Parts: sequence; C-alpha cells; structure tokens
Amino acid sequence: MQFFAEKMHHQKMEFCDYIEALEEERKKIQVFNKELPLSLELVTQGFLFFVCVEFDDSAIIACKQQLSGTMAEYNLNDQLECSEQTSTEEGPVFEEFMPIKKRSSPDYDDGDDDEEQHSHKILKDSTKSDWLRSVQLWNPDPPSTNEDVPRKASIEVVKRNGGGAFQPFQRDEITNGKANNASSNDKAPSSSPQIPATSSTGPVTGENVDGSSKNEDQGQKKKRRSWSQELHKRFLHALQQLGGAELATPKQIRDLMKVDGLTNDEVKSHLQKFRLHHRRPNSIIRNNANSQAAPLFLVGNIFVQPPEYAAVATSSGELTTDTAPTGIYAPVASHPPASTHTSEASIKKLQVKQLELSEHSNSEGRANHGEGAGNSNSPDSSSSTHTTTTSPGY
DNA sequence: GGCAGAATAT
DNA sequence: CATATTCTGC
Repeated sequence: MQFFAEKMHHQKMEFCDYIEALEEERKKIQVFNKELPLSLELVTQGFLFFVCVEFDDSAIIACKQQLSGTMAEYNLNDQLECSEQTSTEEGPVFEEFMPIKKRSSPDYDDGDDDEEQHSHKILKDSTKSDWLRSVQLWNPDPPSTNEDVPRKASIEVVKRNGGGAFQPFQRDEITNGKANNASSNDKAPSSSPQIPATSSTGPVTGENVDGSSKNEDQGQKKKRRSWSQELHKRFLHALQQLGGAELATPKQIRDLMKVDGLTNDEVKSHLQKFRLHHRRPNSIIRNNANSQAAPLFLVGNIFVQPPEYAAVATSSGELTTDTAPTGIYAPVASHPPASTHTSEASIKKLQVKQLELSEHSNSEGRANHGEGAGNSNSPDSSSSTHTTTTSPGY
C-alpha cells in the first residue's frame, strides 16, 4: 500500500510538472497569439485534455481550478483586445500593433516593403522598429516643473510675438497644461470625426495630443515637441491616409493630424526621421531562399500559416496596415474618409518616385508595392535570388 | 514666398 | 538619439 501511495504521489508530482511545463509553453505561445490564435487554442485544449484525464486527486483538482482560472484570464484578455481593436477601427489600430508587426507581418511598409525577411526578424531586426518602439513607449513630457524651461522663458520673455508665426492656436495659459485637448478652435474637423481625442489606447498618462503647452516665447527656441504615442499614432494615421511616408508631405500630414499647435516643421522633421529609419532596413537581406514562403508554424502536429500573409493591398496600393492582430478578426485597414486626393495624384507620384528610385538607387532594393493599381512591381532590383512575388490570393 | 527634402545643429 | 533649424532647389 505504501508503495502504491508513493507511486501515486510521484505521478502526481510529475503531472504537476507537466502542467507547469504546459503552462509555460502556452505563455510562450501567447506571444504569437495575435498571429496564431489557433495555436493558443490548441495548446489550451491540450491543457484541458490533460487536466481532465483521470486523477481526481484533490491536488489535481486544485490544479485544474487554477488552470481554469488562468484560462478565463486569457480569454478575457483576448476579448478585451478584440473589442479594443474593433472599436478603434479608425486607424489607431494600425499603429497599435506596430511593435508586433515587426516580427512577422508585412506591416504597412509605406513605400518600401522592407518586410518579408520574416524568418530572421522574429527576434532580431530590432533595428528598424527600434526607434518606433521608443517613440511609442515614450512617456511624454512630465508636467511642468522640470528643467529650466520656465526659467529661460522668463529670462527671455521678449515676447515679441508680433508675427505670431505659425498658428494662433492656444496662446499661453501655461497652467492649462493638459486639460485642453478641446481644441474647439483651429480648423474645423470638416468631415471625418477623426480620432476622438485621447483614445483609450494605453497608458496615455493624461497627456494631450499636442504634447504640451507652448509658451509665447517665439523668438526663443521652440520647446522640443515630444512625439508621444498619441501624436505618433496620429502621424501614422495620417500617413496611412496619404499613402505612405514616401508620398505624404508634411503639410498634408499636419492637416490630417489635426493637432493644434503642431507645426509643419515639426511634422517635417518627424517625417524625415521616419523615412530615414524606414528605408535603410530594406537593403538588408531582402529575402533568402525560401524566406518568401510564408513561414509555417508547427502547432501540435498541424502547420499553421499566420494570417498576415493574406495581407491585402489597399486600393491605392498603400499601407494596408491591417497587421491582422487577431488573425481572423483582422480589421481591414480603414480607408481615408476623404478619398479624393489620395487617388490619382498620389499614384502618379508613386510611379514617379519609383522610377526615380529605381534609377539612381540601384543599390537599394526599393520595393514594389503597387499591386493595387496593378502597376509596376519592379522585380526588386538586384537582390539575390528571384523574388517571385508569392502573394497568396490577393 | 511657400513648401519639401536634405543637411546640420542642438 | 530625437528634434530643431538651416540650407537648397523647385
């Protein structure tokens, strides 16, 4: 008897270990949840299965309960994510998943696909999106207090704001700090409701879109604009609407962003940086051998192909961020409310640019992304092996 | 003169 | 490194 008891105990322990292992596994996989909802499910199911098989020992039961608890948690999370995604549809979604995008989805690659090197980027490749990450996570400027900003201002109060430079927007009211956002003034939102100001998206620690209060000291150095997550999101959104970083112009972007206090120069600068960080990575290993074949993940004994590979191209062959966060539920990239300009002009521009690029920048694998309009898809410059655009049903 | 983009500067 | 500012050409 004793022996038996011992044996049971042993088994129990083993089982628990197993459970733990599984749990861990699931955690790992959860990272890919967005892309591979199926995998999670499978693992989870396996989980249940094992839990339910035999043993009714109290300990096991406890385990079971615990597990179910965690499961519920996961589900809840999933749901939350989903709802968030769907509810945001406007465009924020797009940017929201940028960080994840980098690892396997052909993200919205504005003019230059740069993506497709999936195989490796899984863990590395941080190069490209690194800066993005920083931008997104950047915790906007703390309140006032810090630094000498106020001091300087007071010293050089000069305040000869005769010309008023850029926009009239909110004048001083340094105190207002946040709270504003109202921005009732400024250009009327015209048509699209646009992003309802501070979208719940994340830990936006009470920071307004326009970054901060701008003092009147115009003769002075501009206060560094911090591109908060929100701001950047808008930026991306605008970009998306305009057809990519290569097509959009600072002014357009600024208009679309509808952030008061935001100047052209600021947008220009940001855009410059954006482009910079986006173009370079392209030249790198565009695709090795089979890289183009959508990676298959082995789940259980089933191969699963991440949904991103079903990425669709937007009519104008632009961003198409989609990023299929939850795979199946992938919200289709929203279209620009004002679809007017984005069509002809931009396409033309696109073509021109592509020509230019293909001409004097042979070294850089510029990409092709014009699928939508059926226009070119330059056989990607010279990158090693053929790149048969293996696009799943478009 | 405005604007966009690149090049510098901070 | 992230922005700002300046320089250029259109």
